[in-house]
Amino acid sequence: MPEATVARLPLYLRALTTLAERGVATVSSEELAASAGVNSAKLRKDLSYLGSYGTRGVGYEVDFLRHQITREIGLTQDWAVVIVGIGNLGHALANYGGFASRGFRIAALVDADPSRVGEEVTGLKVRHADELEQIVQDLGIAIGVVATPARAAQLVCDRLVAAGVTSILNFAPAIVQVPEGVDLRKVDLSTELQILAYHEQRKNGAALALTAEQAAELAEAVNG
Amino acid sequence: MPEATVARLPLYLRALTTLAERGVATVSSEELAASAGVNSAKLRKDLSYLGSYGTRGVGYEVDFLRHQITREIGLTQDWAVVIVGIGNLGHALANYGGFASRGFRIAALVDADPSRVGEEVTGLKVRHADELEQIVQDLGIAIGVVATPARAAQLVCDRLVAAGVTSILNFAPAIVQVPEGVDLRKVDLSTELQILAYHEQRKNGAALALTAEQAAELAEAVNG
DNA sequence: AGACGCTTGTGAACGTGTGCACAAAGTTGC
DNA sequence: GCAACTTTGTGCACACGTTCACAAGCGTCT
Ligand SMILES: NC(=O)c1ccc[n+]([C@@H]2O[C@H](COP(=O)([O-])OP(=O)(O)OC[C@H]3O[C@@H](n4cnc5c(N)ncnc54)[C@H](O)[C@@H]3O)[C@@H](O)[C@H]2O)c1
Ligand SMILES: NC(=O)c1ccc[n+]([C@@H]2O[C@H](COP(=O)([O-])OP(=O)(O)OC[C@H]3O[C@@H](n4cnc5c(N)ncnc54)[C@H](O)[C@@H]3O)[C@@H](O)[C@H]2O)c1
Repeated sequence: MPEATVARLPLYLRALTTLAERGVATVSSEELAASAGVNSAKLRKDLSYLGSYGTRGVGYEVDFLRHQITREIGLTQDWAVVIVGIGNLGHALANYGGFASRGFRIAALVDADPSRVGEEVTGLKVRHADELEQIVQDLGIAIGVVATPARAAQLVCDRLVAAGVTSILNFAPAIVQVPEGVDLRKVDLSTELQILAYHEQRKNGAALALTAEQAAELAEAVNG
Repeated sequence: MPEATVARLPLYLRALTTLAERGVATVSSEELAASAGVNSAKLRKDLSYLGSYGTRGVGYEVDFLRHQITREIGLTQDWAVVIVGIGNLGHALANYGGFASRGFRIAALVDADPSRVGEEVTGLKVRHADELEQIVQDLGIAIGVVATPARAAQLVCDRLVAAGVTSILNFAPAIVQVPEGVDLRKVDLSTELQILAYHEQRKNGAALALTAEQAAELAEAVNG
């Protein structure tokens, strides 16, 4: 299954959930594609990797397709997650209710700062980083979320991996190396803003260029 | 300039900043690529879109290259940003110091909940959503960050666009439509976790398959 | 039953992105 | 000044992803 397809399955799943809540039983690729914000041909090709679950002339059965995608992503089970670094961002993530409803259970919160240890967040006590290995093993945690400062990120990831975590989502703006077999994804908010800034700048440049062109046209019109 | 290159420039910029802080004056594509976590050929090709700023046999001058990338992304100026939705995530973003150091100034905080309006976060008073248009225009804001619940996201984006915002970073798990000329990027944390879960499941599947294979081999060895 | 209309699933063309490999261009040492 | 060495910039081949376009399949209506 192509990586690009995998990245879109959660999108389809969300769209299907919304449709199911609205009581829609059947949906065409065109409609579902619109709900997910993608091209319908792409949607059909993506779904074809799961198998032939559509009915020609009709479309896809919402509940059935939802189940197939859920199974494919591996959300039939709940995944235990540990969050490391309970600062601004860690708190927000811990308080976020959207994870539980999407197959993830925040199983533990960990911080290195003794003054944060013991604090209760959403019914979970923050535990000390020294206990990380024990926690991961006891709770069978496979997924770690890193929300520490950048300088601690590599160390934290090393310790997560050593403890047995094989998937990491990193929020710290740092390049982190992990051994083969461990999946690492990063979310980089500053980068996202900088990409927007790049296009924003070019928009303004284009606007100025257009004005110049309009000026030239105007000049020609006056001269002509 | 290819979009993939644009998405990597912030990465290079960060690596260069780290090198500059360490007092490094010159860097080869190989070293810089390692710092940024990419292939060196890709790095050189990316940089070649900016112009020929390297010296063969030597490498790139750190400060000079940093300036060139800064200019290309459009970070010679500071961009004013408004955050809409000051809940868990909005607070974390508002409190985050990393934006200011990367060319972004959080200029305004907006929420629809009257009980949140007036609250002070990092020296900024939260203002009411009704004032959004006025705020955007008065402060010359071009970039908006949406951290509201999903059901409000489309409405908020529409209002941001109507007020003159032309770049939006959306954290809400919702498909949002914007008119041509407006850039929309989304950060979707649940999706990231789900992608990790997919690979995690396959890792376990692969492990099981391997065990089955080993079992078959074992059986054959016993029979043979 | 058969014709008609609708929708899926997919082959094929196209576009974008990646990485190798090497000539060109610079530096260093003698 | 020349040879040896280092590193950039890029042509080229390949891999990956997207989109079009259409035949095949299904349901419906007469
Ligand atoms: N807050 C945001 O909105 C935001 C936005 C973008 C990126 N980030 C990044 O996310 C990370 C966290 O940001 P934040 O604002 O929450 O920072 P923060 O300083 O508020 O929190 C960091 C937490 O990590 C803990 N910590 C430090 N070293 C640790 C270690 N070795 N093991 C365990 N815990 C450790 C600290 O005690 C602290 O509680 C940073 O890397 C930041 O750059 C944050
Ligand atoms: N908290 C997280 O870690 C996290 C993680 C992933 C995604 N998200 C997404 O980010 C968004 C915000 O999450 P949160 O946890 O901060 O939610 P939250 O409920 O804590 O905050 C949402 C805020 O938006 C405000 N709001 C609602 N409608 C508004 C409107 N029309 N105009 C302006 N403000 C409005 C609310 O008053 C509230 O203060 C949600 O869509 C959530 O799904 C959050």
